[in-house]
This record gives sequence, structure tokens and C-alpha cells, in this order.
Amino acid sequence: MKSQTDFTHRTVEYEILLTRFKELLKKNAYKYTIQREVILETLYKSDEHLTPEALHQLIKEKFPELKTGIATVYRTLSLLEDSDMVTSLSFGSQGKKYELGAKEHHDHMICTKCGNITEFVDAEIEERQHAIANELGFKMQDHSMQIYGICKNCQN
Amino acid sequence: MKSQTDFTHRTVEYEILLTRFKELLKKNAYKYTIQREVILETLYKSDEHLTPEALHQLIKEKFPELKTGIATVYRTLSLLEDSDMVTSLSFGSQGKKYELGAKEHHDHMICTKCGNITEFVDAEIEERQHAIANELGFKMQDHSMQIYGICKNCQN
DNA sequence: GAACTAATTGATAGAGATAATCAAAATTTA
DNA sequence: TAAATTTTGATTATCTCTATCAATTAGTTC
Repeated sequence: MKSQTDFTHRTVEYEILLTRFKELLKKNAYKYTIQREVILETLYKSDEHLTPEALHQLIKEKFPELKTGIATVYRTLSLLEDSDMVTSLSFGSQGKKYELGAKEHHDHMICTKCGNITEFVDAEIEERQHAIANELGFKMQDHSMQIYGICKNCQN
Repeated sequence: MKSQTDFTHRTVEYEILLTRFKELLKKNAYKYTIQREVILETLYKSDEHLTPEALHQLIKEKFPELKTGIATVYRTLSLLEDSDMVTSLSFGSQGKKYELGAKEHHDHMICTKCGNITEFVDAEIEERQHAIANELGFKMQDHSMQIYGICKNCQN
């Protein structure tokens, strides 16, 4: 089937990301599909932390002709996460939120009132984390840190 | 109903915890029940990070005469968490693990192979977290940090 | 570009964790 | 100890995510 899907608002940054993605697919003998690209693109454009549900909703609105199923969204997110192209934040029984992990690593400051997420990096903390893992004999693979509080806006 | 439940191995530390718990119940006009105490006690004795499921299992073994239902375990854990007497660690779609939060605060080092959890505290990190929250205009309420890696045992 | 092979898809059923419901039982108050 | 209210256990419902499977599609070969 020849797709009439219209990919708009493409940036150089996105093209680089897409190339990385295509290389990843090729390397693992995965196939390129419009659904996979649309999922990557929508995640890129949204610039937010999205639940699989929310991502699926966005895709259905923007590309209704694809009839993308929720299962494909989950599958592709897993694929992207396994390949370190996206990272997920866990919210207990409320599931996960995903974000593109192409940008540099960062931690999260989460407002407990409005749920908004602010990102930050602190070199000192990063350093201590490595040191601690070493001290405890761990081979560190990853880490995640969240600070919970009330953001400026919600303090009024 | 007069309970024949035998509470053994009580320590002073536990008695203090229990008193805190009873005060909490009174303050919120919640009622004291044997089930609630048994859940608190089992969590205290286990000294481990427990899933609601595992906690329920332990209680069924130690206090079979109570016939405690899983729903009560969930309800009580929520109650305790809302009151900051226990804290939970999220494991994505694998649910949560709970621990008593009465002891001093600590972060977690989690082995991605065997799932075991080692606790640690690092003063420097604690300090930076507060500083960062301030910088970003957040009123900090809480934080959590997990380092993922492979523990000594599992590296072989 | 047609045929072939294997991967991918959408729909749906299934699994696991947690929440909601509700009649029966227990706790607290008076 | 009787009345009022909460809590409980059993069960069902819900929510997130995974497995299944027939139909479709991508990549390859001719």
C-alpha cells in the first residue's frame, strides 16, 4: 500500500533522529514501517512525557488513516526503550510515561499537584551515584531520581 | 470478638511504632482493627521490601485464623502510605514494593538480575537535592532515587 | 515488478495488580 | 449493651500491559 501520510514540520534534528532509528532497525533486521516512524515522530513533536495511551490518542488524531493499534504503540515503545532511544518514568499503578531519550540524561522534579515534570541535571549528584555504586560493588547500569514537591505555580 | 491472636517478639521499637499508628488512627477517626495491626507488625518484622501479595501470604501463614483478605492489605497499605508510615517503590508493570518508612530515609540500589534491594544514604546527594528544589522554586516534599545495576553476587 | 518469505500489524483475549462494591461483622460511642 | 458507623472479606470490575493469531506488509530474489 502506498501511503498518503503527510509528514510535516520536519526539522534537521528530527531527520538525524530518524536516520538513527533507521540504522537501528537495519542493524537488528527489523523492518521499517509507517507506524513505527509515526510513533517516533509523534513522540518527538510532543516534547512531553507521554503515556502509551496518550501517545496512541495523539496518533489516532493526527494520522487516522493508519488505524494504528494500541498494541503497536506498546511494542514500538518497548523496542525504542530496549535500544535506549526512549526512556520511561514509572508512576506505580498509573503506568509509565515515555520520553525521547536522545537528549542528554536528566533527572526529574515532579509537581504533586499539577503533575508537571521539570527536568534537571546535577553533575555532583551524577558523580556521587557512580561512586556509591562502586563502593557497594555494583556494576551500575542506570539510575533514576525524582524530587517531589509543589511547583511555583501551584504554591499560590 | 475477642481475639486469641498471639503477638510475639514485641520490641520497644515496635511498641513505639504501634503507638504512633494508634494515634494516627485516632486522629483520623479510623478504627483500630486486628487486621491493621497485623499488617503493620508483619511489615515491621519482615524488614524487607514486600509486595502486597507477599505481605498477604506472610499474614495468611502467621495468622491464618484472621482470614485477612488481600483487599484489606491493599487498603491498609494505602492508608499507611498516605500517612507517611510506609513508602513504596515502583517496579513498572510489576507493581509496587512497600517498606516501613519509620526508619531513617534512604535511597535504593536495585539489582536488575536478582531484584534484591540494598539501601544507602549519601549526605552529599541529600544536600544537593534540597538545593536543586530551591533553585527551581519547588517546595520539596519528598524524593526518591534508585540506582540500577548488577550486584556483586550476580556478576559471576 | 511479480513472487516469496518472514516480520509486523490490528483486534482481541488474557494476565496481573489494584480499586470498587456490598452485605456481614466488628469497633466505638453513648 | 444498643445504636451508629466503619471495616472487612469475597467478589467483581478496571486498568495497564502482554500474548495470540490471521491478515497484511516490507524486504529480497528472480
